[in-house]
Amino acid sequence: MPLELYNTLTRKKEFFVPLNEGRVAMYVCGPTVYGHAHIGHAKSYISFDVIVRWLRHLGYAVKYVQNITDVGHLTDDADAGDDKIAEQAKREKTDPMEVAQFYTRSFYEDMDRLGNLRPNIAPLATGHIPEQIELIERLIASGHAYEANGSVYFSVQSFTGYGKLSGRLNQEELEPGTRIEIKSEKHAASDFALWKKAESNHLMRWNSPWGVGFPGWHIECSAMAMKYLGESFDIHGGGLDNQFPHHECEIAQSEAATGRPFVKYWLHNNLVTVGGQKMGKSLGNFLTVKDALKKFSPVMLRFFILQSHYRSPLDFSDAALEAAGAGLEKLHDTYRRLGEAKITGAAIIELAPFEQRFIDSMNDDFNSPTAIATFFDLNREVNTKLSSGGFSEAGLKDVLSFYNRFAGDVLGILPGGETTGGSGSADAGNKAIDLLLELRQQAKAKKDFATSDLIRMKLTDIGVEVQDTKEGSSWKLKN
RNA sequence: GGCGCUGUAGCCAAGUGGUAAGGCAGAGGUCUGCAAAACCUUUAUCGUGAGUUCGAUUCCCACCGGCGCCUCCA
Repeated sequence: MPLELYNTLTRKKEFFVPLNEGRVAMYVCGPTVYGHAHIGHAKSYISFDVIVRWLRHLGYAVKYVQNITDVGHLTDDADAGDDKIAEQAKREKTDPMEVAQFYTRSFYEDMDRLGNLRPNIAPLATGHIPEQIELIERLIASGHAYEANGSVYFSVQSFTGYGKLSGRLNQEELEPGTRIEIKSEKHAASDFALWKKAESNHLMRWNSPWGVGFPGWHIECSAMAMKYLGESFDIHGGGLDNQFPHHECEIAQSEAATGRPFVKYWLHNNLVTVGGQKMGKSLGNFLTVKDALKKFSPVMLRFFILQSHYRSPLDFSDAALEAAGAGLEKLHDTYRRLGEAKITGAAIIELAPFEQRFIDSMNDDFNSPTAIATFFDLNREVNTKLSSGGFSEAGLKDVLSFYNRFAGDVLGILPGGETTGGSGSADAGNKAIDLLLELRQQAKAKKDFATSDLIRMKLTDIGVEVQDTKEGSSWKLKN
C-alpha cells in the first residue's frame, strides 16, 4: 500500500503524491517563544518528526521548515491585545528579544531531548519583516487588503475560499459583538490584521509603507513558507487548535496573493488533555516538557505519545505514562539482550511479514500505534529465540538491523544512552557490579543462598536489578 | 447557537460490513534454589435505540455522554 494521509482540507484520506517527484516541501507551525514548551508541543512536534522521518524512509528528500514566532502573536485576538512576547518581557523585566532568544533555546533543548530532528530551516518572524511587508503590498495591490489608520487588514469577503479548511464558510453566522469586538477601522468583523500600527510604548516596531508598526500573526507563516517552499507546496502541519483562524487566514492571504493553491495536504495533530480537559495555564493543569522530564525519561514520553494516533486526543496522566513505560521497557530489554547476545545457534526470524506490517501501518496515515504493536509481536518471537538456542550470525544481524531501522531511525524509541548492565563495560562502577555478581555466582555454586540473596537485595536497594539466566547473571538499572 | 471530533475490556489504545491489534494491570501455568525476566494460557460483542443489509462494532438517523474550535494557544 502506498502512503495515504488524512487531509484536513478534503476531510478524507488521500494517496500522497508530491508536487515534485521525489521531493516533499513541508511546513509546520512552530512555537510562539514566550514560555517553555509544554507536553502539547511535545505531541505535536514528535508527531511531525515521525512523519518527516517516515517520508525520508520512503526515499523522499524532505525540506522541513518550522518557524519560530517571535513577534506578532497577540494575547487577545489577531487585532487587539498585547504582543505575547512583549507581555512576558514585562513580567520578566527584560526586553522582548531576550525573551524570544531564551525560550527559543529552551524549545530546542526540549525538542532535542525528545529526539526530534531539527528542521532544515527554522526561520524567525522578526527575520522576515521585508518579506511580510512585500506580501502585504501584493494583497493591497490586488484589492484583498486595505489600510486603515496605519494598520492593514485582510478583507475576508474578497476571498471566496475563506472557510474551506475549517468548514466555517458562512461568515455572517459569526455573531458580531459577542466575542469579536468590531473595531471601527475594520470593514468587517472577520477581517484580520496583516500589519498593526505600533503605539508609542510598543517595543517591537519596524518601518513600513504604512508607518511604524509590526506584523500580524498569520502573515509570517505565509511569507516564510512561500519564501522557502514556493507558492505551492506539499504539506502544512500544525495543531488542531490552529486550524481556525490561523491556517484559514494563511490560506486566504497566500492564495489571494498568488492566485494558486497554497498547500496540497493539511495535517493537524489532535491535542493533549489532562484529566480529560484541554491543558491551559488558566485551568491550572499546565505541564511543561521540562517538568514532565523530571519524572519520566524523554524516550518514555515519546513512546507514550506515539502509542496513540497523532489525530487522536491524548489524555496525559502519570498512571498512563507509567503503564506505557512498562511496555517500553520490555522492548528495551529485548533490544539490549540482542545487543549482548552471543552467536550460539542457527535461529533466524522471517522479518518480511513484520516489515510489511510496519510499513502498512506507517503508510496508513502514519499509524504509529499499530506500527509499535508490530514490535511487541516481534519482541515475543525474539525472546523465544534468544532463550532457546540463540540466533545465527546473519539472523542476529538482521533482527538488530530491523530494530535500528524502524524502532530507532523511524520512531526514535530505542534506549537513549541510559546505562544498562552487562559485561564488557569499561566503566569502573559497572565493573564493580560485575564483580559483585561474580562473587554472588560463587556463593550460589556453593549453595550459599543467604549470601547470594543478600547481594541481590543490596543491589536492588541501590537500583540495580539482577536477573539470573542459564548463561549467568545480568543486571540493569531500574529507575 | 454555529462548525467539527469522539464514546471499544479494570486502565491506555488500534481497527474492520462477516462476530475485535497491541500495551498496562489481573488470574493460572512453564522455567528457577528462591526471585526477576522470558514464554504459554486466560479476561470485551465495541454508549443507547431504531434503520439499511444475508450479515454492522464498522454505513444512515435519533438520543445520551465526553471533547475541541468559533478569542491567543501545538
